[in-house]
Amino acid sequence: MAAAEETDCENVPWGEVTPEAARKLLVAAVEAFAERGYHATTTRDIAGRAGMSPAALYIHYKTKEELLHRISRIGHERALEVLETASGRGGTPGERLAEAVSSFVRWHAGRHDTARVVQYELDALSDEHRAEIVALRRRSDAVVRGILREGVESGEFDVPDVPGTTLAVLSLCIDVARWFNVQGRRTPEEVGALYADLVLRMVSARR
Amino acid sequence: MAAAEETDCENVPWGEVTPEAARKLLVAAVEAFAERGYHATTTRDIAGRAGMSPAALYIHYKTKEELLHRISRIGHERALEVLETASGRGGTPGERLAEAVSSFVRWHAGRHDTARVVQYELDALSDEHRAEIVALRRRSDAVVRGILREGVESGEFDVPDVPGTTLAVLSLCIDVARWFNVQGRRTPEEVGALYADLVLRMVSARR
DNA sequence: CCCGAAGCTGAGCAAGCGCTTAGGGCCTGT
DNA sequence: ACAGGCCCTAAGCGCTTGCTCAGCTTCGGG
Repeated sequence: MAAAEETDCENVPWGEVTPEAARKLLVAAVEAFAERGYHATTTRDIAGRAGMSPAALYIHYKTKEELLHRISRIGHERALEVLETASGRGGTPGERLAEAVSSFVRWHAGRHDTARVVQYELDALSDEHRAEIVALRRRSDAVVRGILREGVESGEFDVPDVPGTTLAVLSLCIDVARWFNVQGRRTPEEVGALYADLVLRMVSARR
Repeated sequence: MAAAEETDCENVPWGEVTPEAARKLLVAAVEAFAERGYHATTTRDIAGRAGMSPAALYIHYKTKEELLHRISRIGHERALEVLETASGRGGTPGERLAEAVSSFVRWHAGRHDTARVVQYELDALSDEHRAEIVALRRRSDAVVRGILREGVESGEFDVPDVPGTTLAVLSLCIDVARWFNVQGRRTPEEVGALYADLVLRMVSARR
């Protein structure tokens, strides 16, 4: 009984944001930022989508920029978590890379509204907030670079330029958030599988 | 003598924009839009960068959105021109794909300020203007898809999903505009060569 | 039964926005 | 010499923006 009233922090999107009014505002902001962009979205629009008055926003968030920062930080943490979990599941470097790419892409496609805000609105953050986010992004980079390096050492991969290829792989995955459309023909799972195959071809040593 | 006073439309960036004041304003707008984004840029900022008063903008452009449209249209035309020229140079599908990718990437890296505006500010256009631009983008898509199809037919490529791979190749190239940095270690030429190699690996049939 | 904290709203402020207008130099054709 | 068009500026209009604040309601603890 009591458990049913609690928010399921693990499975519900943005479950970690409380109280409920703060979460409703944040979800509304993600929607609006993804649709129009941060600078084109007004605080009145966000409050309106959440069914509240403009003033309500400032009870839960100090500024509009703090809202973006909360979204960006939680989003980056989730994306990084997805990537690290996938890369830690064991197997050959090839298997780990395929798992990492397909799940990272699934996240960017399935949660493309969040991903769009997270990946394309970094410039709107304050200097300190942006620095914090950039640190998280470096960890994503390290995960992919690590897998590539291991594959090269074992001879399974042939990658002349590991940092450059890391950049390309992450860039490919991230840009899914830009073009992915729910009305489109592909499901997040299909795009994930396609991209995992393409990336494996990019790095595999010729037989 | 007379020729020296004319603007070199072929070789100078934005040479086709006249008179000079209109070009100066447009160049300033590209700078500002690339740096801060369309919505975060004010008409006063654009005019200031061009060394003119805010009102001067409205002698040459009806609205701020028309300025973005001019930039977007010319930019897309130039990018498409680069892609079509490269793909038309002849050779095997592999050679044409390598040429297309490396020159398209060189454009996105070398002119990354323009490319950033062109690729990431589409949402700010009016419906009619956006429709015009989308038509140009479909032609880019057709160029890459055509090369892939030819390579598959000749047996040089092994591409199970031609539309999906076309999307991935273009996405990879376009996203260069987001991350490329002049202060970074790589030149546009280096990134172009790296990406051409990666894309060839993605589509080539195993020997 | 009352008290204070917490959550929310209606009204509105100061600042900045896109854009307009009146007016003045300057170049060109007659 | 001078009329007429072209560029440009100073000033500012009407509106929207992010954000604030006084006051109302709700609710758990003593």
